[in-house]
Amino acid sequence: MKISELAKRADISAHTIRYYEKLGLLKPTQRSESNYRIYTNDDVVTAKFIKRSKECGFSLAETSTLLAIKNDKSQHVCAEAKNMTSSKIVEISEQIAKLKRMQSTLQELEVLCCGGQESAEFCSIISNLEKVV
Amino acid sequence: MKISELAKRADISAHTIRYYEKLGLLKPTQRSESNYRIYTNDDVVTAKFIKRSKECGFSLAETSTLLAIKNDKSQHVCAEAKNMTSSKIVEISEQIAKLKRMQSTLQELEVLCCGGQESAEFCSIISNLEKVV
DNA sequence: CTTGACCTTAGATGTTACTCTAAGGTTTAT
DNA sequence: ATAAACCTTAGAGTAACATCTAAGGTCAAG
Ligand SMILES: [Zn+2]
Ligand SMILES: [Zn+2]
Ligand SMILES: [Zn+2]
Ligand SMILES: [Zn+2]
Repeated sequence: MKISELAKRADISAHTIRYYEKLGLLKPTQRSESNYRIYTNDDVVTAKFIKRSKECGFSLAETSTLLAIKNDKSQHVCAEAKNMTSSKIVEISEQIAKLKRMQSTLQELEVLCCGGQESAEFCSIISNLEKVV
Repeated sequence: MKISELAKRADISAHTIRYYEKLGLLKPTQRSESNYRIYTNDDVVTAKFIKRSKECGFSLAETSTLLAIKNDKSQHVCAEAKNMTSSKIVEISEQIAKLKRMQSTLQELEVLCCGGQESAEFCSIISNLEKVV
């Protein structure tokens, strides 16, 4: 199949597929006589693999590492995949914790402000941000 | 005070302070004869304002809007500050929700994998990512 | 009077992940 | 045969947020 077919099946834009190729993540199996990229069903699997990996929060660089495992399983061990997964869980937990801190700070600010059409002269959101700690 | 003193007091690098100036967030009150940036205590307040705003999750562009309110309170109303705060809370909630989805997917993958030194041939993390949905 | 710390500028570089453009070649259907 | 749809490339642009570099000027202390 050509790139637009792969794009449709994997739900990734053709642009992005070419970009992934440039990064070495997804090379078409062959080229047609007219130099068009020709993909196989295996490439669809790989494209979806990349998409799912991204949905799990792995960067393209990390996804590349996961792809290397997928593409040569016998040369890799479970520990590699599990370590990456565990690290990512920790990383995401930290991001969630940080966002929750932001959220509660913002909520504290939000309740203090009347939100009306009066001058911001005494707005508690602004004065709280201004406050020297 | 000169830039490094402000940098120390606000805990922002001098580089970053110059960058903020380029963006129009923090202009030094005056320049010395030798063209050095000279800051006042008010500038320290502003610098810390920027830092706190960032810590709340506001982008530099949004921080710029907040600064405009802070710097001319009488020309702005509480509603502006409160709307920004409420929107940011929503935005952060969405980010948290997304990260939680990732986290639970990753946790499902994690428990299935033995994590041992055996070949990744049957690694459930890899095969799950590979699985055509 | 020199050494080292500090200051200046414009602009290049880095990260992540695309997204788009221009200028052109190919395929397919009517 | 010709128009629409599709393909190619290199490279530029975007967003967000810095971080660093080069090449040079200034200041305070010993
Ligand atoms: Zn109010
Ligand atoms: Zn208010
Ligand atoms: Zn295993
Ligand atoms: Zn495994």
